[in-house]
Amino acid sequence: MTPAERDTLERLEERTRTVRRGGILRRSNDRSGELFVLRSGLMMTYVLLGDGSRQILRFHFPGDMLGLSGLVYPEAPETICAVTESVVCPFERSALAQLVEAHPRLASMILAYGQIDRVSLTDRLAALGRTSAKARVGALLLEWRSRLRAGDGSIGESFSLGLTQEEVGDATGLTAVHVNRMLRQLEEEGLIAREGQRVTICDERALMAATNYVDRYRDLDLGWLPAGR
Amino acid sequence: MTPAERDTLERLEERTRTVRRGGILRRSNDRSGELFVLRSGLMMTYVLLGDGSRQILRFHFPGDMLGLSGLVYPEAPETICAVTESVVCPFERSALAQLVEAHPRLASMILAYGQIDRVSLTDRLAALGRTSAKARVGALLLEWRSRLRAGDGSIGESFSLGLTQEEVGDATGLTAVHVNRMLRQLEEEGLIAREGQRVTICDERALMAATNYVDRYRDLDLGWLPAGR
DNA sequence: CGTAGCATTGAAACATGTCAAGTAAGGTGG
DNA sequence: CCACCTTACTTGACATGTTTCAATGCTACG
Repeated sequence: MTPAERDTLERLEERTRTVRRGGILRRSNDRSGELFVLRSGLMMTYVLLGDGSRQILRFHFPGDMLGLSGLVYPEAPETICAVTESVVCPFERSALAQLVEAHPRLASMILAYGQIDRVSLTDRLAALGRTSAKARVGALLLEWRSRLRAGDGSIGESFSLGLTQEEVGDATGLTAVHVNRMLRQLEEEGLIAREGQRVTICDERALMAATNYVDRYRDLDLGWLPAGR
Repeated sequence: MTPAERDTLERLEERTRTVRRGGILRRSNDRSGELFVLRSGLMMTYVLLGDGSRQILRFHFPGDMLGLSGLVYPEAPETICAVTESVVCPFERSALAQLVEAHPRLASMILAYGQIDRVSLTDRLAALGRTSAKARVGALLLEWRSRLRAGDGSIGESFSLGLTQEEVGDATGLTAVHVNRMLRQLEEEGLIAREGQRVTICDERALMAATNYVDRYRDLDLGWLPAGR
């Protein structure tokens, strides 16, 4: 990355804001056009439906860009909320416009990043539409491990899932009760082990085969990017 | 739009390729990095799962940009297929890189377009995760009407749904049999009327209330875009 | 006129949701 | 340090929505 590019990115992260556990960064129908970079912590995006049920759309890990939907919608379509205490760096849409003008390669990277996000969403769509409850829960576990590992290479087969079973259910389109049963089944089949918040992937091959999980953050090809400025 | 911008877009659409009904433009795991603009016809993107079931991820209408996932993945994660005979304009990833370098405003528009796409996907995700079969089928009908109308303002309450019930099922995460029953129910409740391929929305208010459908192509805010070049 | 794909319908099986009760763990005020 | 309270987890019995399987009818097309 060129010095100018690095400088531009750093300027996006000049200000910071802390959101405490459970705190809401942006509520659905809010009129804020701000965007954010997640610096630390874990967050999620969800929607509430008319009947009060919730669908969690995405989990966000450090480095993710949040609130991109503010680029098009004057009213936020989704709620962004902190799963654990988090620090975000807010910036204005106009700052993004400047970035796109000055740094085509960064703009292309953001465009590419959006595609990863989009393909991950389609994976989850296919999971909700066409796979069993057990497969969905298993896929969520694999996704969490792989994303946590991206931020901390020392993570092995075992990690702490900082979610309640109700949250797992809202992400996978299941009830908390059924999530509980599926976790138990995965455990009885020897695919995972549990101990409080901690989950261990015991048989990765079998779990991946049972869930069709694909890690979309691997095997990227960014060879087409323009030169840096 | 500036003359230079218009010219750049036209150059993307220099070549054309015709895909006949049912033809496949790009198969999952293909290594092609081409992108496309859909000029005419209707297409869809889907994935096939290990057990042979299919999840339709998106329907594409004229003007849509296809195959953006090729920007990051050397192997296509999805299959793109023609619902009706279609004409697409293929172009290279490098052409997009040039566009981003030369025309920041167009780049920003593509970025913004990606957000519409992404939010539509999350709407469908919430529908699959948290709404009933009837609501999902109803939402699909509303979506089709609104997208067809965007291309042809003369379309009113009645339109031709060029999909088999199996395709509707693969898009909504249901079986063809159940789609049939849901259509019948919607009809019996007076929300829609059917006549062969033709569907009429009889009670739009009630249908929208029953489905939580939101038209994501309306009420956009692109005020932040940089100036054209 | 035959055939192939699609739509329709019924009955039964299955997966997941709902409700209810009980347990374990953690935080807080006395 | 304890008693309490809240929140999350666990489990069972039952209800419901959706799938599966199978049979039939319809329509278009060669």
